[in-house]
Amino acid sequence: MELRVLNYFLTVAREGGLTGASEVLHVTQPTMSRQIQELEEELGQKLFIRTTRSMVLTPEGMLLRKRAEEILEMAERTKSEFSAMGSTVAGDVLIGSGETFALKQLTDLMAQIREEYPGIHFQIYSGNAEEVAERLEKV
Amino acid sequence: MELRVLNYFLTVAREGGLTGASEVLHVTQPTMSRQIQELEEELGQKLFIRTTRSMVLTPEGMLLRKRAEEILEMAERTKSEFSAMGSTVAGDVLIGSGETFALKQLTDLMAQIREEYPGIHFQIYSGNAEEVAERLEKV
DNA sequence: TAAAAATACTCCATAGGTATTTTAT
DNA sequence: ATAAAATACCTATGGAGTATTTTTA
Repeated sequence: MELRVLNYFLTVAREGGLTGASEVLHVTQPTMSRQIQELEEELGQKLFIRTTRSMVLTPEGMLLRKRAEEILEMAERTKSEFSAMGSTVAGDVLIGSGETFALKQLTDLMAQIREEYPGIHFQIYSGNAEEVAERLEKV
Repeated sequence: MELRVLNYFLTVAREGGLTGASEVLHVTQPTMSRQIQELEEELGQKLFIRTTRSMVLTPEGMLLRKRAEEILEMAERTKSEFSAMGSTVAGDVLIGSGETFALKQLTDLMAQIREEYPGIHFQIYSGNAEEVAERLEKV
């Protein structure tokens, strides 16, 4: 069961037939036919009752329609979130460090992160643990 | 973005690396590597920070983990629903019909439905509209 | 130097297409 | 007679595998 096929299924349900759905999604009618058949086989249920004029959902098909709508909507929202955030990440990173923190490890980590995310801005405060804790809390 | 790849992604996140994840899912390490790279490309975001010892999620990766968990869980539940219902459909269908309803159409439809779902049981009440409505309401 | 990720290819499964047949109105 | 689904067959994209190289702790 893949998102692509669930979308085929929903489109057939909406359009009421393979031909209409295949036009909407720009795939051929036999491709849709096979994918729907394979989906029915995978789920062990007939999803549509076929007449030569149209395809109407069975009760099981109606159940799948609800589920598929939920799943695809969530997937679409996720893709939107990612396309909305663009391809850059920016922000402030505040790092507090006591004497005991290994400075080399820290700078290496920063270099690594900056390589991935040039938009990140670092601020480092050094001192004893109490001083550091206090400065971090002010932010 | 397909369910298969989202599952790859979650497994890499859980196992902390490609090698472990590929063993869990019985695919090879280079296959996982490519699929994750393509997912990152599709979403326009680095999802993991790679060290040679492990792969840890970026903030964007953490977001996708939440979403992917929701999506896959919903898909799994859906598949479970269908496998639980087995491959038979049974039930009672009660049809009320006034004189004017075309009997041939009705019996044709029943034959068609029974062909798909042998477990369905039909009951037909005939009479005037009021009588039919009353009997249907009793059920 | 060891353990893991990335690359470079090769292969094949299957998604997708074209042509045709079947079916029911 | 027509409009739609199904079937048969072919093509090709990309998912997956094998072998190897690169990287860094």
